[in-house]
Amino acid sequence: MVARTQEQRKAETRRRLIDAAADLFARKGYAGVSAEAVADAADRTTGALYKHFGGKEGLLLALLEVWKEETVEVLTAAFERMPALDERLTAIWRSLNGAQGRRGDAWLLLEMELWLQGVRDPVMAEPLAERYRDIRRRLGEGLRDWAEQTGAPLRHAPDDAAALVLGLIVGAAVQHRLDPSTMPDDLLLAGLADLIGTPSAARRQPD
Amino acid sequence: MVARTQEQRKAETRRRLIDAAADLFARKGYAGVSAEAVADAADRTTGALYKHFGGKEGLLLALLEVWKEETVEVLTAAFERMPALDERLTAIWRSLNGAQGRRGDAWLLLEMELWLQGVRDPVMAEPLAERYRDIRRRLGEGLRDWAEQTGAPLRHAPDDAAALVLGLIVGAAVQHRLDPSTMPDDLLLAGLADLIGTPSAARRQPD
DNA sequence: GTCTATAGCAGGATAGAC
DNA sequence: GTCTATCCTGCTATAGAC
Repeated sequence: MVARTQEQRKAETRRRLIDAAADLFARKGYAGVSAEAVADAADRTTGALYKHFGGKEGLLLALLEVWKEETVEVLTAAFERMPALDERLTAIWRSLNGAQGRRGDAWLLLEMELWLQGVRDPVMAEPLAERYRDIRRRLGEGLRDWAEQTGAPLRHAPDDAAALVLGLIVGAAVQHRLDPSTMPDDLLLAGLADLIGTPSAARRQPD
Repeated sequence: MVARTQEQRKAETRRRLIDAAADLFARKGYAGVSAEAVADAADRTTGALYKHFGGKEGLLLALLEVWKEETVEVLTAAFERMPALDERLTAIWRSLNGAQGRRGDAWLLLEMELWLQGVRDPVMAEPLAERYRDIRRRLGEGLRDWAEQTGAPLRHAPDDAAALVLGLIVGAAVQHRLDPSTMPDDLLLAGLADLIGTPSAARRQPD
């Protein structure tokens, strides 16, 4: 059908603006992107942007909310669709590095861009901290379930294990982006196994 | 002495501009800071900034070079002045989180800001990648020396161990900044011990 | 080498038509 | 709800005095 309701048009405009913002903020940085550029990329105008979000900052906040939901979805998908722990962790790693998913390779950049904005802007700090809490909670549940099902003991409490695993994944991704060879998949998985307590920890020993 | 040579004035202006840039870029982001604001904070004018660095981008590059040197100095100091491995790692952790040092609490923010710029701007990518190589090399040497001196075996090759340790420290700092309670010192140290292979790995076990 | 002054341009935000 | 047109602010970069 060609004609759509106002409701649909409104929702699509909102989605287009947020998608465009996610892409541009990741690639050029929040401060480096004009409201006009976002509107253009979304095939709308600044007028629409201001009606929806009140300005660039409102758009950023809305993006953070959508981002929170998407992240939990990705985590849940990884834990529900993959049987082995290695596969689950690899799936999370891949989505962060943009090998798949609608955000392309913008995941990590957007992650860091939003983190920087959140650390600087009091208004964004709380939603961002909550996002990380959600991620850790989901990750911790996944690890605890895995430990229960396999009978393997976790080296740390689930919450702590989740914080460490998330930390290593993020720090590994930061290095990986600059120089992929320094953080190959098997090294990361070995490190994660160290943190979790999986027996097969060693990867490559020094002579 | 009141009168100084041209050489000294020039060097001081350069240093003041770079210091001001480090502070402002960390707090507000590169794109969010005008060349004029940097010049004002340094008690100089944009004229001086342009003569020295050719513009804001040149200033950013110069800052990255200085930053590279400072980081290696901090690492070296940590490894030379502290006896125990835990103390060394804690010292690195503290400097990243700004408990000490001339950069105050701007270390981590500047780290992430420069990383984002480096990932986005081809001109900055190589110096930034080199900076991380330097850090890993220095860290790897420190770990290898520690293993030799104590006789304790590393769980991974020194280069790999350094990449993992750096990764966890960075990822832990990212979370710590949003919510310090989720990444207490002893948890981080336990995680690092897991990666390095130190026996006393466990911190808190689930029931 | 550093300052003052300014030209030229771009972006955030809004008013009013549709 | 969205678009067109525009105001105003603030920035980069440079020219010229000292």
